[in-house]
Amino acid sequence: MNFEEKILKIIKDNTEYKNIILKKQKTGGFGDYSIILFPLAKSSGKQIEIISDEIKKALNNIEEISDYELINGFLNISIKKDVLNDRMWKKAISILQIKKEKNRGKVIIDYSSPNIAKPFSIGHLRSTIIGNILANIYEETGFEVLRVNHIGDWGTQFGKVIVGIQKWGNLKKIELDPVKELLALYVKFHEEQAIYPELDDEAREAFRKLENKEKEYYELWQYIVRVSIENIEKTYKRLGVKFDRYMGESFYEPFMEKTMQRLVDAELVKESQGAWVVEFDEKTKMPPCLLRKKDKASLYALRDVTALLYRIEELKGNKLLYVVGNEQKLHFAQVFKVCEKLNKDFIGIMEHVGFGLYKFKDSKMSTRKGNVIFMEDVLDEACIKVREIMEERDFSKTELDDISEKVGTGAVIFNDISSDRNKDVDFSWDKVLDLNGETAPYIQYTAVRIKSILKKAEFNSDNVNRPCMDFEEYSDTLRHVEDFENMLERAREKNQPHILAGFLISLCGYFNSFYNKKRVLCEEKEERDSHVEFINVILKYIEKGLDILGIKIPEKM
RNA sequence: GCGCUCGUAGCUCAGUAGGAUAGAGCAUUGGAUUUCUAAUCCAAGGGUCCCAGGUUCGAAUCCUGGCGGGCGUACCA
Repeated sequence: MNFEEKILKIIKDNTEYKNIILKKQKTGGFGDYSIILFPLAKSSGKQIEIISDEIKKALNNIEEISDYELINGFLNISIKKDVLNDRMWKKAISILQIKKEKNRGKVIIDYSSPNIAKPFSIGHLRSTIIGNILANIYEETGFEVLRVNHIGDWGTQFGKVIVGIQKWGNLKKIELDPVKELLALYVKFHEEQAIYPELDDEAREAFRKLENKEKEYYELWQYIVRVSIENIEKTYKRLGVKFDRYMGESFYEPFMEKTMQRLVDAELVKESQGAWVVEFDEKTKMPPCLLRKKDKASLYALRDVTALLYRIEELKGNKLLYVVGNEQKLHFAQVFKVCEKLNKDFIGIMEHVGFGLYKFKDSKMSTRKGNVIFMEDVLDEACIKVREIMEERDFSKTELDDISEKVGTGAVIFNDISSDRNKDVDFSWDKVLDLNGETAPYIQYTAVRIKSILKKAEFNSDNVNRPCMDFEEYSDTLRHVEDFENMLERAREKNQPHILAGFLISLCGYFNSFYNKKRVLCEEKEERDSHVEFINVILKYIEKGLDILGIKIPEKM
């Protein structure tokens, strides 16, 4: 039984008040806990002062309590400093040491999911980053996680790409930069098609041959997919993004017919205006879900239903997350509803984790018609700008490489997840590359600073220990850090990485205040050892947090 | 039209289950370095929490109705 439960139980057993609201205080000034007395006054009809006295009397023999204070209808309770510190340190250190068991079920997270025949653009950045961080958070909070990349590797557009390669392509060029080269061929195809409409038939024919697995076509397709993935993975690596499996649309293709049959057998499918659809109750206010076009070609809803069933039935996912933009909210609501109609047990398993769009204000990166912003270019641009700033300082070439890469990518990642994912993000270079304030560089700088002090102190930072002394200056940090598990659990429940981002910013703020107030490596040995252990604990939390965010710490800054 | 979503300081955003004086960063102004990295810290100014009702002892937070922005709304994904 922890302290909160103990207080609640004693009050319950010894007074008439059964529904107590006990709040843990986050910052100092109003005690460590407070009980809100208004509701008790209301239900009992007694005066607040009297209730307060009754509660105090009941709690009289809890020796950990050092003080009571009745202000504005709140009974604030203070705990003895040493008891509080013991508890907070114990918690703070155990969080760093205990390895969580993965026994909370299997989560399958679908994120990034680029279309190979289309550019890997900035539009995929949010899904990639948010999905990866959520996967890390689920792992950290005790879930088994399967990270899947549902790549767009099938469909008529591949017929166009193949025709493009056959007519104008150069495999060497494609291998060097598949993303841009394939796009160029795709664009070229459309330009030529405007002049020679018969190209369309050629593309259709090419895709038909691909479907029939004709050797030449199938091998070319395999090649395109392979080099594209290899290229995209370079970007993933820079962002600290990982996947367990690439399962694209082509993977699910063989199962589509079976899915359709199941839906028909369950009497869910209707023919409407020539198309095959699933209709919903009037009260859902959802338009029907289209599965097949009138020409019988499948639509992406059918592909997503197929993939969903596979993830639950074959991959045994207990929870499925789809990290896809908010503009597809309706689509997923429909797909989920179709699956729920098929099997009621599926209700509540699937969740669409949406996010807002990027909005561009800078003219440089603005999306003019047909002007694609590649993900790779965004990262490069960020790294170049960081390098420009760093070049004024005294760093070696290798240090510059290290700093600009880590700070540049860190800045892009942090810009993406520093606020509520549902909101649109203003993408402005001024903001992304601001090195001050609530930014990734601020966090990285703080970590580097701590490391530098630890190095100077010749401190072996592999282990964490409780400092031998307690200082008042530690308490805000401790209180904050003690909440790490709660914070992460909240971030997981809401699928909100910005909760972790905010946690790290505050943590760094506490350290930097401390740094400016007290000298870490002071004369007095015991105090010095204490401070060193203290900042080492902070560093461990920053490292843990940045690791989840996929942000790396440079050697120097 | 209907559905979803957002609206908090000049700008960008936090605000945990409805609780005390609504908080940060940027920008502005002033201050801190013979000292562990000033990419830091301390301080000041700056608010009809879009508007109007309602529920409540108590509302930025919940409900209803407006207003404004974004997205979606049958054969693209």
